[in-house]
Amino acid sequence: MSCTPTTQNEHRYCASLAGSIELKWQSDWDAANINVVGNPNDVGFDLSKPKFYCLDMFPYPSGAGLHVGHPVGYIGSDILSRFKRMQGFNVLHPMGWDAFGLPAEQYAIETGVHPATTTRSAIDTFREQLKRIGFSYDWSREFATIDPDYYKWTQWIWLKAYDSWFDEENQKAKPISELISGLEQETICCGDTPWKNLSQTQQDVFVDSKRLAYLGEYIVNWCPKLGTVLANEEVVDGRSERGSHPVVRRSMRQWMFRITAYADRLLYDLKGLDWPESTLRMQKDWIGRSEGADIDFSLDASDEIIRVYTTRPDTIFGATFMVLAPEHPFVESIKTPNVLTYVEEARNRSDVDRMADSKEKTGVNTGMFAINPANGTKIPIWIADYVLMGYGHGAIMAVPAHDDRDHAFATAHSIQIIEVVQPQELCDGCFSGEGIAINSSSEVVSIDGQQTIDAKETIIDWLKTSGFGSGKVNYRLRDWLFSRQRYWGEPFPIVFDEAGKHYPISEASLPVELPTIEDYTPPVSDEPQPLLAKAESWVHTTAGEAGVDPSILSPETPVRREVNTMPGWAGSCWYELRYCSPSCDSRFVDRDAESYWMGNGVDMYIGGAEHAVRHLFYTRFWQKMLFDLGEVSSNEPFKTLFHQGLLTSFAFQRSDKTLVPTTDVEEQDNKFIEKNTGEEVTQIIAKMSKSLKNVVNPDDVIAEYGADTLRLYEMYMGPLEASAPWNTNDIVGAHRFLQRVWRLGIEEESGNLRSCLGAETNEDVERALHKTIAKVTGDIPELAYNTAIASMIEFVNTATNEGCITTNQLDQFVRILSPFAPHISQELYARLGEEGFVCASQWPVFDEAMLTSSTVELPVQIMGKVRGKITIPAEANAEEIEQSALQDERIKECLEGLTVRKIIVVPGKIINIVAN
RNA sequence: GCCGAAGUGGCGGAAUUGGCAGACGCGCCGGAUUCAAAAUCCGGUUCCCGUUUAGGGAGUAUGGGUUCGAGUCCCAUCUUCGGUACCA
Repeated sequence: MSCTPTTQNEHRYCASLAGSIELKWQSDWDAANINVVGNPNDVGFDLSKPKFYCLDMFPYPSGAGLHVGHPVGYIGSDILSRFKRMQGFNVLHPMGWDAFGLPAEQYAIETGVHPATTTRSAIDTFREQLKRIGFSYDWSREFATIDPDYYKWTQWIWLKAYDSWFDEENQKAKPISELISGLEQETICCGDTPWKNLSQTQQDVFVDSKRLAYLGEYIVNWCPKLGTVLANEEVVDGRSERGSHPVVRRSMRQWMFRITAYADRLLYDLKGLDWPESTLRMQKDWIGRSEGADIDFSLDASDEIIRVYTTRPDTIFGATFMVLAPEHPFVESIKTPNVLTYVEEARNRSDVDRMADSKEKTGVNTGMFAINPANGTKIPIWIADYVLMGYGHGAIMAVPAHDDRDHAFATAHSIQIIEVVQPQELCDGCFSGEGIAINSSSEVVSIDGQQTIDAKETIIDWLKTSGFGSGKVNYRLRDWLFSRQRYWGEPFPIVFDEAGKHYPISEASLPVELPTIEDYTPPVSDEPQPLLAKAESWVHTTAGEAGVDPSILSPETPVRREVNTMPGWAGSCWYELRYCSPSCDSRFVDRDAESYWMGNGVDMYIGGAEHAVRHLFYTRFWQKMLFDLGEVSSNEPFKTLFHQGLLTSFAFQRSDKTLVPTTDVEEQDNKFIEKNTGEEVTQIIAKMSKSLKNVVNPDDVIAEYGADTLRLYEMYMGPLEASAPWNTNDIVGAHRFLQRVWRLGIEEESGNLRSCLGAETNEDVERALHKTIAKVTGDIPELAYNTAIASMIEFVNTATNEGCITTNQLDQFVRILSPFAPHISQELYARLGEEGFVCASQWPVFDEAMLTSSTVELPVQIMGKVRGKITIPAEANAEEIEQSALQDERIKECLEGLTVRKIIVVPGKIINIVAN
């Protein structure tokens, strides 16, 4: 419970006092622009200071407003930012809004209210709530991804990608113009026909096929209910991640990003990043690099060749059949009824079904045979949907003895199994590990007796010399599907002529703004119908009207605008750059500002682990693209990354699993009872969400305790990276601590400074202060805020018990407290007579000598159990310590009748006597 | 299935390179203050045995191991939470 001041303690630190202190200083800070940091070319900007770019993952402002889980990471980054400022850094600490997205559009569908209206009002709510917590953001840099000034440059970057290709040889993106001149000068080859012999159309097709942002015909995840395609990662168990609607696979022409070109660099550059190990692992897995071989199998009845990819070329002698994906091009040529039926079925099977019976391996025998190049054996060719067209070549050599899936398939369809790898140790079931090759020799190649690693090499060498194949590196990563059939996203700056050829909008005509439409209902249809197509007068225009460069297309030409929009990820792929110079209108980011702040990437990036793969991966990709094109100075956007833990909350279920609002539950005798019914309910720990009825609003907490208490409590719950359940009862501990801090300086009766502040320095308090400064100074850069706070509590307890603290001691203490609880610290700082702002003051230094004392107490163990303690001078040597321990009365007693065998002395730590 | 993280009092959690397990907070118990309550302050609080004290024993998911000494290192097992899913 929060306190209410009475006449005796009118000036106690209670919610009302906290509130008035907080609002006063927030407005003073704003008025003084205390958190506005300039840029290198600004007057008065001190370039001699080191820079620190501390960034939060910006939020999607939902209509429900903030809950107490949102600020966890923001408080963490705010403490670090304040600390760095006090240590003399120029700190860039901005905030903005990731504001395009489905919820606002869904709301528009239901109510007809324009998404911009709901989004803007949600942003206002979020901003107000954040400001009330007292964050030190430089709000002058705020922007939202829906601002035309911002998405203009999102479109511009996309056009950059459209106008670039990836030079494999140099592993680097370059402008399309360099590709064309290379082709013209024949330094770059475009296939069998020379460039100059190609028709204009053929040349265009070739160039288009090289663009980093390209139009591709792909099998995509189409969600009829949402009326849009989804990226693979937006599909969970064959259903849409959002809303859980069925997803079907179909072929569509969509804008893609050639992210696979960067697979190697995205993988290799992970090495230099200071990121959580688990996130690095996930990024690696996402790329899924594997080494193996491409092997060409000829067919016994035709001249066709089928290429497969395998990571185990050493098992080629065990390949007893071949499997093609139903979508494999060769399958089209097979017209037998059972194949046609199976392929048709496979196509219609939704991903939901495929997932559901993934254990059962279906397939059909084509009746055709391929020839195993290693031993000339004829092996049957099957078609099965467990082989995916999107990976490798959509065809595999099946080795049932050493691959679980092939084994399951062979068992189900009675296909021969031949063991060709002997395990080092006995094992049961299908063995897919490494071992020694057996049954693997023929006239052309033999690997019997070789270890797997050598056998692979032998086979690859043989493949190369015999022309049957070669070593190959493959990736799990696919190109990034970048089109969505949504309204509330960035429009693509591109138009099509009547023949379907695409033309970019010129930079001068950006942004391509979203048109307003009457009705946001997506056409529910099996045929994809982007919502923007409804804005007919916008869609059908002329090249001149749309802003196509007249030198590539004459202005009167009728054109059709792209009606897809970019996915929600787009705006967050480069926002860290825009913060450097958010109002720059000549460029997406000012060059000097970018190279100063982003020179070696963001110094601390804090956000949830739920973005460990996608957002971070996409942003890294955009950064590398821009880096290659000379637009930015850093190859990686985020040097250091930190994931704050999930704030969970208790929720309560009735026996029928229905949920009870947290507020309707009370605890009685260690049981949880629903107040209205008296029924017992079970407590579960879950994410805070509206549906679980366990949301806690920070506004309520602030009203009851103040923002400083909220900040302190959230940081004190446990390590920042760990999940912990919100427990309203615990907040009072943080509040009491601040009350004691207040009482160190202020008389509760009068509100005056305490008279004892002028007293002499108490040595114990002074030592405790230095120890605390040392601890907090060390903990903040580690983001170990919970232990930093614990040490400050200890200090305040010490000072309170000693009864006295000096002005100077309190002044230093409020400085180290200020990153955590900026308002109360500021108030005390001012009352102590300091001018200006505590957040602009210097971070205190501690005296190393004050951390050690002249005597130490050492525990004495006998056989590993503590039996006594001795107090000795800190500088005592091992010999003296040993003697002192043996002479201790209590130790003597314990050693009676025992023979001392050995004494271990660890100076400053412990003494262990081995005796029996 | 695979990959990753984590299991410490009634609860959230502390514990440098192996060196006094349980810092700090919540809760609980007792006391002060109060007409009373709230708030605040002071003291106690891992469990078991010891009526009190002195003291003793057990104890960091489980079972083993290394070591003078293990929450920490090694092996095996269990549980929970994330991520991923036919990637050949």
